[in-house]
Amino acid sequence: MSPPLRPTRPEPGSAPPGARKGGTRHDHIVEDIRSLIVDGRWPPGSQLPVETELAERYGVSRMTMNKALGQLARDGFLVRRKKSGTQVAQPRAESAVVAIVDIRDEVRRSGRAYRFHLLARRARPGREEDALLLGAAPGVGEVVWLQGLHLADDRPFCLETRLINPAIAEGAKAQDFTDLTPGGWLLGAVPWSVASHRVRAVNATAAEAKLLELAVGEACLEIVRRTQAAGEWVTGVRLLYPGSEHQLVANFGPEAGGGPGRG
Amino acid sequence: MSPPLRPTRPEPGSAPPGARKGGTRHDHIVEDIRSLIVDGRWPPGSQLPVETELAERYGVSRMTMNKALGQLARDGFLVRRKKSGTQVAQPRAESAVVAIVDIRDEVRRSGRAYRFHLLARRARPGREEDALLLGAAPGVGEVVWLQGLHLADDRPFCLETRLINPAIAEGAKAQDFTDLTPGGWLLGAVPWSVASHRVRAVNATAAEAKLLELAVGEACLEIVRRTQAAGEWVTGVRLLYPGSEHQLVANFGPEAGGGPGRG
DNA sequence: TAGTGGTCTAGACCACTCC
DNA sequence: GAGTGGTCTAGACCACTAG
Repeated sequence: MSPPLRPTRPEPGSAPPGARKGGTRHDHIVEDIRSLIVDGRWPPGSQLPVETELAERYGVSRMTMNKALGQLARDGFLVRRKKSGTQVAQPRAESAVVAIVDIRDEVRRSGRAYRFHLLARRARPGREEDALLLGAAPGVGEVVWLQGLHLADDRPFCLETRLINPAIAEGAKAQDFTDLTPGGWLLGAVPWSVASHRVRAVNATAAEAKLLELAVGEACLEIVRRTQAAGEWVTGVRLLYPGSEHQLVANFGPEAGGGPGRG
Repeated sequence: MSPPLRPTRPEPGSAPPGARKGGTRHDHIVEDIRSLIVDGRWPPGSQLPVETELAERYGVSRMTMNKALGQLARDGFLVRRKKSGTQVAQPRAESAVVAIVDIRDEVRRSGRAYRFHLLARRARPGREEDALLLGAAPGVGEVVWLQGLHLADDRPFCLETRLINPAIAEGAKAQDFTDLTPGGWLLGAVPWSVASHRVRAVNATAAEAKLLELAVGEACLEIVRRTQAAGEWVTGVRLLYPGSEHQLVANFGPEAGGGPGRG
């Protein structure tokens, strides 16, 4: 049942109106159409019937059909244009998104015991060089600088270097971070925030290698996160993972911004 | 106008029914509520009015309000539970997503000239070691192996090593890949596919360093992508970027799967 | 200019869950 | 048991755009 290269009006899969099991109607429609596309029965460029006709075939209202098609379009499976209608999208497998997850969660999910060990902490005036971590000058006033090690089964897992704005995050100077990581503590200490992330590969310096128990120069994954709340910088953090230890993974994503797994 | 720690019923921002400029109604509502949350006027844990009341205040139907609140919940700003209602979520700034983008697009967006240079190509039987790239044994039969360099302004930008399943991707043996990259060619050659991605940091080997014009051992970002279509492996590719050259970036994301930037 | 998707509405029923 | 969000409908108008 392979359609021609650019067929008009492919048939939907079996879609008996009331014979579905769980979930919502538009979810079932999304699943049905997605499988038609991924299985190759609806090749890229195929023209779909108009909303009203699909709604009739699936036995739903046009709004429900619209919701399903809209989601498939957001997920990158369909391209919708007024007047010309809906087509199966050209795949864009070259792009994807990978998730940066919470360190504690990650360690625990791997079945190992998590611990954070604070190495040093200082309250000091902001410096020029702090801009490397914050992306902008820290401004006048004091900053809290700290460094600590995330451990998995008491082996080094990630080296954290962090600056905190004590004007926003009260109590950073007093917190001892034995039970709570700086990141976890900040989540509860500041109301809401936006963050930017950067991922690079770097060679471990001598000092970093010693702390992470690596050879000098070994490749590490570096994640720098800068967090702002209400227009003010809140924290800047650099996470350094041994390259052999850590990896970011993404399972599928037709386009950046959310794959069919629906986030 | 800072609400107490756990206020009940915060007031929505100014929301004159017809005084908006562009975009849809639910988009405006989403924007309005998001700014209330990000600005800290609605702190985490705040209880929102029920849908019907919010709909009335914004002058829209309940379905429109539901769409807006649903989107905010998907984006991680709100938590919705039946009976207990809608609350401002606790921020989870520790997680985010970063985008892997098409190499050609990336080079061009940086204002440099893009070129692909095919270094070698062989058609040969599948081997045990191919499983490293494919994640599974290639099975019986021939595979197409190739290696090439992505260039930005004729400087090495990324080293690509790839296996292609010729049974699925017909013509891989004939294609010369001078104008078209293997990835770009495959996008048009196979109907639809799913891919998994893995990002690591590795030290450049002597051979890799020479090709990328790096010092031996320099840290590189490695992206491995495995692509399947209709249950069969299509291609496995390893992309090696000099760590100094490349970085993945993400601007914000309260939760994995799509930030407020909406993909 | 006609066809298509995009959005909105008013009302309805249902499922879940806290009390 | 009652309150809340989740979903669906039938109909309507609008905006965009290909022909």
